Amino acid sequence: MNTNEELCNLAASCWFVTGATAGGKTTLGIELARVLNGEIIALDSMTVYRDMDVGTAKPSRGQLAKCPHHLLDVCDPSELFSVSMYRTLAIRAIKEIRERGRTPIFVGGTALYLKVMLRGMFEGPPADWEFRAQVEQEVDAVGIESLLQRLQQIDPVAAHKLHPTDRRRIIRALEVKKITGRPISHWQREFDTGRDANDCRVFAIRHPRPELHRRIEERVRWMISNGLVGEVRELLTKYRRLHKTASQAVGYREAIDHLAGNMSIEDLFERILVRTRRFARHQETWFRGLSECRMIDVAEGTSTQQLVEQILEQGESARPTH
RNA sequence: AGGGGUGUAGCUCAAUUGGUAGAGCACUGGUUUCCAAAACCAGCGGUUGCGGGUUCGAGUCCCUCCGCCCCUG
Repeated sequence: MNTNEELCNLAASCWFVTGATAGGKTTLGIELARVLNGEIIALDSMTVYRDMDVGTAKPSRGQLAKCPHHLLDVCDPSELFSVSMYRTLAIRAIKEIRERGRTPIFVGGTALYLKVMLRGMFEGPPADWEFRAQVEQEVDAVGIESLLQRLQQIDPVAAHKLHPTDRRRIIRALEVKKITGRPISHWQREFDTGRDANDCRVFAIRHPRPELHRRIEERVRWMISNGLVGEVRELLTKYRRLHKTASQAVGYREAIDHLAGNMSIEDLFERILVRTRRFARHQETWFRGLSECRMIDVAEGTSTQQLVEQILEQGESARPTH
C-alpha cells in the first residue's frame, strides 16, 4: 500500500510544464520530451474526454507522433471524471513510464490536478450524487443558511472556512460527514503547505497579459474556423447528453447554446473569448499561489529552444526527492 | 431642411414627485481537495455629450451647440 507521501515523492521526480491556456505548453512539452527522452502525461481535465479535440486544443496527430502521450481520451464526454480518477491514472502512468526508463513530463493547465499530484489528496469518499441532488432541492426550499447552520454543528472548522454562499462546498462537507462519520476538515488539513520551487521541476509559462489576450484571440478564432461547432454537433448526436463537466468546458457550453439557437456566431466568438480570458486569469491565480511553481516569463521573441534550455538548466539543479 | 427621439462606468441599462449616481457584464485580485475549462468571494471604474440658465440643491426642468437614431420631404 502506498502512502500519500510516497506517491507525492513519485510525482515530485517528474517534470511539469504548466501555465495559462494558449501559452504554448504543448509545443514546449513535446520539445522537452525529446530532449529528456520523456513521455507526456496530459495535466488537463478536459482532454481526458474522447471526441473533444478542437475545443480543448488537444495535440494534433503530428504532435502525438513525436512522443507518447498519456491520459488523453480516457473517458466518454457523457461520463463523470474527477480529480481522484485523474490521480489514480496519472500515478499508474508515471510508473509505466519509469519502467521503460523514460521521463514522465506532465503538460497542461488544470491547477487542481497539479496541486493534487504535488501534495496528495485525502482519501475521502467519492461524490454521492443522489445525496447532492437531494440537498440541492433542500437548499432551493429552505435556503443555504440552514445548511450552513447544520454544518456548523457537525464541523465548525469547515463551516468557518467556507464562504456562506458557497453551496457546492457546503454540500460536499455535509456529504463527507454523512458518509465517513468524520468532518471534512479532519481529512483535509494536511495538504496546505508545499515545497519550495527550487526543489521542484514545475514550470509555469507566463506571458504579459496583453500578449496572452492576443494569443487567446488567435486560439479562439482558430477553434471556430477549425470546426468547433461541428464537433459539438457530432458530440451531441453521438452521446445524446454530455456529462456536466464536459458540457461546461469553455467553448463547448457556448457552442451548445449556439446550436440551440440562443446565440449568433458572432456572439459565440465573443462569449468564448471572454470566458477563455477569465479562465486564463483564474489559472494564473492558481500558479501564483502554488509554492512549487517556477514562473517562466516569456519575453517577446523568445524561442521554444531558449525556453527548453532555461527549463533544463533550472530543472537539473532541482533536488526533487530531497 | 422640418418633425420626433436619444446621449449616464469599456459595453448594456437603472436612478421614486429635482436631494452630492447604481446594477449586470467586461477588467483586476482572491478562495480552491472526488463537477475544477466548475463553483464562490472581493476590488477598480462616472466632473451623467459640451456650455449656459432656473433652484438652497439638476442625470432629472429651460436654452444654445455637438453626436447618434427614426419619420417626413
